[in-house]
Amino acid sequence: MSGDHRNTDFQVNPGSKTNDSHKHKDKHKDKEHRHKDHKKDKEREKAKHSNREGRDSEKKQRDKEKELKHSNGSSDKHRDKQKEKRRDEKVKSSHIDKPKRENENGYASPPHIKSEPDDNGFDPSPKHKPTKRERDDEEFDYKPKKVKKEDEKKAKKRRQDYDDEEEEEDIKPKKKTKVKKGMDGKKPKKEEEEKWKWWEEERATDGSKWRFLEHKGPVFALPYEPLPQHIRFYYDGKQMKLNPPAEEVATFFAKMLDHEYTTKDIFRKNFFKDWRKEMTPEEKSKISDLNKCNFNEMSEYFKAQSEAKKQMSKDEKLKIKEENERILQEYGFCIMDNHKERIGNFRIEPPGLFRGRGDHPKMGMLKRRIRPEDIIINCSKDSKHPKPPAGTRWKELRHDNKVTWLVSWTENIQGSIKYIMLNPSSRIKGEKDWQKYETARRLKKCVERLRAQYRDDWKSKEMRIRQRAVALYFIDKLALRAGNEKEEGETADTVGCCSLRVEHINLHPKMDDQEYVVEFDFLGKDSIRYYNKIPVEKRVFKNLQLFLENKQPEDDLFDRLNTSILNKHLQELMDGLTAKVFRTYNASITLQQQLNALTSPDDNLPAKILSYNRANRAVAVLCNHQRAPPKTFEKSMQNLQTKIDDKQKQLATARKQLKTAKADHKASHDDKSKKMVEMKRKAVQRIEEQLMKLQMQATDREENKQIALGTSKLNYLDPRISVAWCKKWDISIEKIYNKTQREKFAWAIDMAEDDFEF
DNA sequence: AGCATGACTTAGAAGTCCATCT
DNA sequence: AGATGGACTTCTAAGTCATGCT
Repeated sequence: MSGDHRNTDFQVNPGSKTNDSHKHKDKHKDKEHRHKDHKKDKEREKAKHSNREGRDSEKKQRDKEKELKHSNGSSDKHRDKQKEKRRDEKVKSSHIDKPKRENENGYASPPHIKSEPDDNGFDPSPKHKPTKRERDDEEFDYKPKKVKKEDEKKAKKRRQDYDDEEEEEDIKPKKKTKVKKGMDGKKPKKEEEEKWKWWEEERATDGSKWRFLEHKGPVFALPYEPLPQHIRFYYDGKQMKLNPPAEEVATFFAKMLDHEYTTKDIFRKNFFKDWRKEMTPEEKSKISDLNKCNFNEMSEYFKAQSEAKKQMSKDEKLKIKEENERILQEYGFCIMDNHKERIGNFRIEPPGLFRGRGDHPKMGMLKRRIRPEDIIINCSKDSKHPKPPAGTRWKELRHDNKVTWLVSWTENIQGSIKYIMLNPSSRIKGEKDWQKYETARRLKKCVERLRAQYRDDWKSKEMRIRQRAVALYFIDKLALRAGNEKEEGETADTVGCCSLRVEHINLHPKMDDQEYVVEFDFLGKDSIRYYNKIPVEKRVFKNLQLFLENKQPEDDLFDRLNTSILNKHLQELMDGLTAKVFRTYNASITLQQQLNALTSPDDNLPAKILSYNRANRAVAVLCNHQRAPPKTFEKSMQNLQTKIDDKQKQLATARKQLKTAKADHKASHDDKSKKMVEMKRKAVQRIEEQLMKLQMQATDREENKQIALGTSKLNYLDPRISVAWCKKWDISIEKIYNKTQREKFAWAIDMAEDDFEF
């Protein structure tokens, strides 16, 4: 996989793309296309079941095709009804052979008091009757080969259950458990009790996420400080003093003056509308045109402020740092089930102007200030409850241990809920992350079966099944996202697999030397463009042509499919399977394969690292993780090239000197000249290495120009693959993961051995 | 039974820090 | 010592997906 196919175009300039034409096509009232007779469907369904085993002959196939096509012509009112009915049917039938889900997520054993290590920590045997979804608990088939003092046969049994392969049990002394705590300086507290290994403990099986939770509540944004008198605002050339509320909102705009956002019509319109709401009647009557507003003094003032901040003395900077540290210590941690855990985002989002991505209809709107009265606190009943700031009160205090958040509030732009949750290094996030990769590994075990199945479904008599099968093929092959439907007009117009529209693909029966090429061009999450041309199998191609019949560009490609239908189907195929598991699976398996393919044992460290990055890059390309090329890219590339050139000159010189030395030695044969030769030889070697390292760096950087590796590394690649790779090649983990990443993946670093296989 | 909503994961950009070079 | 630029951290938007409600 060479990533060749990806176009490198970037985030579409919001506003520049002409995609307005189809906004809001009403997908339900779309004119004719597609309809199938319900009865027919039923019959076919029956027929299908009865002769499922009989291989379709080519002819049958062709007939089916015709039939399908034929049925497309009827009215769509019908179609929608049919769709609904079909959905019903589907739901009904979906109960037939649902895999049993077993145990829950409850705490089988209390995690407090550092318990003895339990190797995989997930007891497959339900201790209580299952309630709702519980899959996955059992899938942690991690087999600790070297765990400290193994005991429990329970663990062993469990291992047996889930791990058909190897059964080794060498009891190795537990390795590096304790983490230097004196080392991180601060934190005299001796808790942190040498890094809690939650992954060696059992998980809850009752759906509760914790049993005890105590925290200090959120940190609110600083109150607004009015501008000094000499910073003025001008309207239509005349100075005008704004009242604090309007002034504050004006400063939000002023601070963004250098940003492209402020040049966009929608942004300006939304901002102005919301700004006016903050104005007094007098202000409102005067200020009627944003173009007549002059925020320059404010803008200059803020620039000066940040400049001044940079120029602060060391002492002052230190003081600020200390104060931040104090706040972090006070609010940045919570106690969850006897362990002190780091909170992810303990600061409430400050007010400001909404910065949506891509062509967002709400960009520029005012994100209002969050007050204690907006806040819901979640904690244990028996904990010390966080106190609201003096004279205020929380909106609500609740004690819900079925959720993981500590604080929440409703945001005013989309009306969605925002949360304060724990850091990725926390048990609660780590367990989930681990579980995610285990689900992906289960998919690995049955993916070939599923592939065979969807290929087969390409021939189905039912349109909805074919659509489902083709969509799944895209999700699998191209790592597309599921593609939920979105409320129109509320967000940027972006799509995923199920929400692809006719206008997003182009079919090329022949293209260059390839057949059946599908060209994708659409905006995905975060309005990142996905552009790709790929050859597909003939059957897929024919199906796509069928799906496109009688449709307008703005119609849904998969009009009989949505994420809910798809996921329900997947759930039936494998417990816990959803569309996004394919992304995780394909990303991780790609990393593993690429590492195997690219790492040569003889390579030196930089070369190995380059291989790793290339493997990582292959995944990033697959997942379409892009970034805007850094503004300083060209320049930094040039700098690097200069360094390389210099190094090359240096090398030439060194070589020349070596040659001279050799000649000298040949002539004199004395000890001194021999030493000289050695010295020069070493010098050459050293410089060669340095040069190579620089060249690797350059290659790496160039290839990385607009590819973002971080997202896949953090969210899609089973960390145990990387850990194993490091161990196998004796590369220190620090070369691959920085400190934060090591904290997040502590579980993997601790448990994966060099022979881990995804 | 469809839809809205809540909870949680994934995402790129912006902001900050810090090492290295000049 | 100050500037520079890249690495790391923070921020918060934008997805996914299951659920609970009507």
